Amino acid sequence: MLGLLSEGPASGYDLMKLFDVSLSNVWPATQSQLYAELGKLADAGLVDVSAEGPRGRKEYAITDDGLAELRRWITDVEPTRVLRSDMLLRVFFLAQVAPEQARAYLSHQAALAGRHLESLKRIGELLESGQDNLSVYGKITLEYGRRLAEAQQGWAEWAETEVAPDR
Amino acid sequence: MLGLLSEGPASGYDLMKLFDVSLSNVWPATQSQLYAELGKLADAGLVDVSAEGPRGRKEYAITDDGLAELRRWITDVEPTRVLRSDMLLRVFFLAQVAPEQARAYLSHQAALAGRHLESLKRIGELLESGQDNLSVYGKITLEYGRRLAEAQQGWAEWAETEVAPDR
DNA sequence: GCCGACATGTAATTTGTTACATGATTCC
DNA sequence: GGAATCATGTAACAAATTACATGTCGGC
Repeated sequence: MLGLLSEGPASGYDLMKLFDVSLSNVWPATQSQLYAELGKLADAGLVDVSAEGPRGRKEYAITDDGLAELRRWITDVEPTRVLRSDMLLRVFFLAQVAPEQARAYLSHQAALAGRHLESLKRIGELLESGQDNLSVYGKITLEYGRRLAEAQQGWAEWAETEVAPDR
Repeated sequence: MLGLLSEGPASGYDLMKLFDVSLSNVWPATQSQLYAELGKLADAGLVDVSAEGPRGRKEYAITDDGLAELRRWITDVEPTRVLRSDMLLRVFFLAQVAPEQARAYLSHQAALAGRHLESLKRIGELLESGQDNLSVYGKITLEYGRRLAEAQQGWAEWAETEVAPDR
């Protein structure tokens, strides 16, 4: 929230849409969560209502405290680095199904990663032009996803060959 | 739980230790969660208490229903594929801090990924010998982590060069 | 006899998801 | 006038984390 608001004021509704197009792949959140969080941030004085519009629209702006907190969070708080993947969890127990099924599963994962990769590439092309802040770091973030998808695809293809080499 | 129990009976305490050494990097869970879950699985008839030991130890074994459910979950339930990374979230808003700080952040991430990579390689060497089920798919799972860490390291190093090329 | 590991659970809180509920504008 | 979109919120539930609470056994 603070990050998005640091680029300029926005309403909950605006933030929700921004989320869907930018952050949802990095940090999913729901609409309810978002409105609740805005309330808490306002209580804590990290954002405040900068304007009110039609339909009860409340436009929030980040405060100086909020900006300070955002910067503190970026630099001083250690990322938690937890991977949680139910896909991998399944792979770990793939011995429970027949080898053909295991290979099919991995091959399906490779295909999914491939499709994901293509879609990221397409998004990258759309982003190509911009030079603003969000787009510079947005591209870096996107590139992470691209490399990840690539690694995932390669891994799944390799893994398929590792499963029960038939004799 | 079902996956681990499919390899043989174990107590909550055993499962907890197994978790810590094998699954914690793929699907973190806490001790409380684990005991609660065992209770629910027992109620659902997917596991049952196969033996009782000293100190109130209850050894659980997977039932036929449990095994069927495990296989169903592996093959029929689509993985959810959500990435949630607070590290990447920070990168997205890295424009909020000075370029030197941004580069330092990325370089730190590269170093962390490098260290993680080394530790995974070491685990891989320890695993090298075994030929059992868990170790075959365990190796495949580990290789995923290895490739991921590699990709992450490469990305962070590349990203560092992308940040505000000084003029 | 005591320390460490074994062993199981509950309670409180936080976080996140799904579903519901409601209404105001704008544009055609 | 009606549809799509704008706009905010609450309630119920599910999932997960943290902290607490308690007791037993084996080995030295």
